[in-house]
Amino acid sequence: MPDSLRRFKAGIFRALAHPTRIAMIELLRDQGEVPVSSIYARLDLEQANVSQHLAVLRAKQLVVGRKDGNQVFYSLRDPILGRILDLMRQYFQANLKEALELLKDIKQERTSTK
Amino acid sequence: MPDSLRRFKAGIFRALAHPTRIAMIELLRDQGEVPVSSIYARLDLEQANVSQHLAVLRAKQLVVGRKDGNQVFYSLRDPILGRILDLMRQYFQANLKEALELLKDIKQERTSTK
DNA sequence: TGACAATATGCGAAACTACTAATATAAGCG
DNA sequence: CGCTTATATTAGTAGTTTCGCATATTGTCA
Repeated sequence: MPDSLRRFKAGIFRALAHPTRIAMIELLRDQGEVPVSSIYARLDLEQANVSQHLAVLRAKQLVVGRKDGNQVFYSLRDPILGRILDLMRQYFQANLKEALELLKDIKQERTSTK
Repeated sequence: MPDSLRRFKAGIFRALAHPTRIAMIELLRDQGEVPVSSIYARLDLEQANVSQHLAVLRAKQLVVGRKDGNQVFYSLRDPILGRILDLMRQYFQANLKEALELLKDIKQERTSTK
């Protein structure tokens, strides 16, 4: 496989590699099409921050925005993304024991660093 | 879904978010269990570099190393990873047109920046 | 048109990532 | 034991990502 293809894939993974963006994608997967205002209201984030994360997802074409009057409605461009996240959950469950260990570490980082 | 779980997923995606690590995972998926030396020989990389990338994958428990005498043999810890990469390829094909545009950008970055 | 609402963009600081080169550890062999 | 091979780790540096804040853009409505 050519390296450019691997870089394409890596680019997509990078776009997914942020908790906020995962939350956003899950939201879009579950809600269909939502305006930006719903995203930051529901996830309790700053508007600018959401806009920046949306820009990342847009750059990789993972989401599309449809302008309607004053607002922009976003949705997933391909349901396969939802499936990738599903596989991820499956992976988590299949490796529950180890995953829980990792989770513990993650929580500790969070509480000890901050 | 709790935020720590999203951070868990994001962490996995981050581990996948590098062309070299994708190449390594694909290699392990196709070859089964291989010693480190095969990895850097086949992918034409520095030994230290491969070792660092392996450390990233190990930290997320995506691969396991089995020590045998002098060498360490690595393999994928869960075949589901291969499936995630497969889905990724499917995604690429389903969105060929747009993906090719992105690929073009990626290649340009490569040649213009370097 | 001016004022307001929704979204996007630019900027600077802090945190994180990846690379190379050097060094450390550990096993095997004479 | 000392030497060699395989792998891991450390340190320094360059590049990238993320955030908050300020500002720009675009659309609506009076």
